[in-house]
Amino acid sequence: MGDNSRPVVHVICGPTAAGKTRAALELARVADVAVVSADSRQLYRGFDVGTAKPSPAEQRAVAHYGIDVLDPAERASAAWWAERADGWIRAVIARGQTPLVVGGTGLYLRALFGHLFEEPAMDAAQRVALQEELGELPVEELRRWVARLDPDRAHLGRTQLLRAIEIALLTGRRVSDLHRERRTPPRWRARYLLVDAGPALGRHIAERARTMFDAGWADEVRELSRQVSSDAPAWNASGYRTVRAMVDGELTPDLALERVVIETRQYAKRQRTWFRHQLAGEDVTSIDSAGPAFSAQLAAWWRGAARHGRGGSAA
RNA sequence: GGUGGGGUGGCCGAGUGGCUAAUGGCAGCAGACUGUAAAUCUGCCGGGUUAACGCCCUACGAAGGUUCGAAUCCUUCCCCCACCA
Repeated sequence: MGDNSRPVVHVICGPTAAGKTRAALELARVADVAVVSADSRQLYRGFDVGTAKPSPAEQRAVAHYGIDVLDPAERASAAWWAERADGWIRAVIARGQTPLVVGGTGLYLRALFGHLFEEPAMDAAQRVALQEELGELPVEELRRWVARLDPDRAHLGRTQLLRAIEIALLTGRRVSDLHRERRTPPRWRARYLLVDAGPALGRHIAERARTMFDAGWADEVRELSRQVSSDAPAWNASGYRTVRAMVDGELTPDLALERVVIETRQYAKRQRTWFRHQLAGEDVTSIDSAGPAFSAQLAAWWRGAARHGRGGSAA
């Protein structure tokens, strides 16, 4: 807390379809900023329409980092991303611009601005073997394992359970202990602008989904399904599997659109829960992106940034 | 007009006399979350009241009836679907 030695980085976050990109572009008109995308899906090349990537024109107008940097079959991770984002931020600052981190992937933001832990070395081959073995087991079974290996983590989801087992078996340590003992220091101080459209968000999501369908999402998916293995991580973007089912004729367009809207709304809800609780105690300014005062509030937030020393006059 | 099937909680859909405010799924609400995170999980979910146990009310198309007891059985009516006319 209160460590003023770390430089401040401005970040715009919030649920999907709330207007983060709009806010960033608006700021770019009055300040020399470059955007660092904190979005785990815009990382992937070729997944454009359904991830609402900034358009080529927008990317030309404002420098963007963190977009189209991975092959669909590659797997990202919060730690991997934070490492890169750190580099992008430094690069932006070195060029004399102000970095603006923009995105809704809460875990990535935490990895960059909060604490992570230094992962102990693990044998790659053993790891793969273990993952294959555990991959078959039902959650309840995994939960029983973790209840013994690392009880503090036994209430979590499948992904976390697998991680806990893997660390415990391969390093002989509990992740929950490692989190405490090997925690890494934060790299930057974040100053958050949380944008949310409030009650209007549901409508925005529905409109955005329709726009994506009209913009050729189905064609994109048809093409991708020819080139990208169906179990590639990139497909884990809400809506993509549904649109793929539609392209494969398993779902009518109407039903697919309906599903996509529902899935997106559910995702936005999870994001809200995350930001509401995980950002508690941080420097957060909330604004209503659907309200009439949006631009004024955005500008006021940015003006407040001056007091913090505008963007990484690095320490 | 005839014959057969069916009408269940916001939706889908089990349930054929008590263990049923009613399995399950969906949607919704709340929550968790440190190397897969647009992922992965957990809880709640007719109304009222209660910290909770509980209690009260309403509910299985409608109205009657049988029964100690009915979403489940009987009668009539309404509506839907299929087939035959």
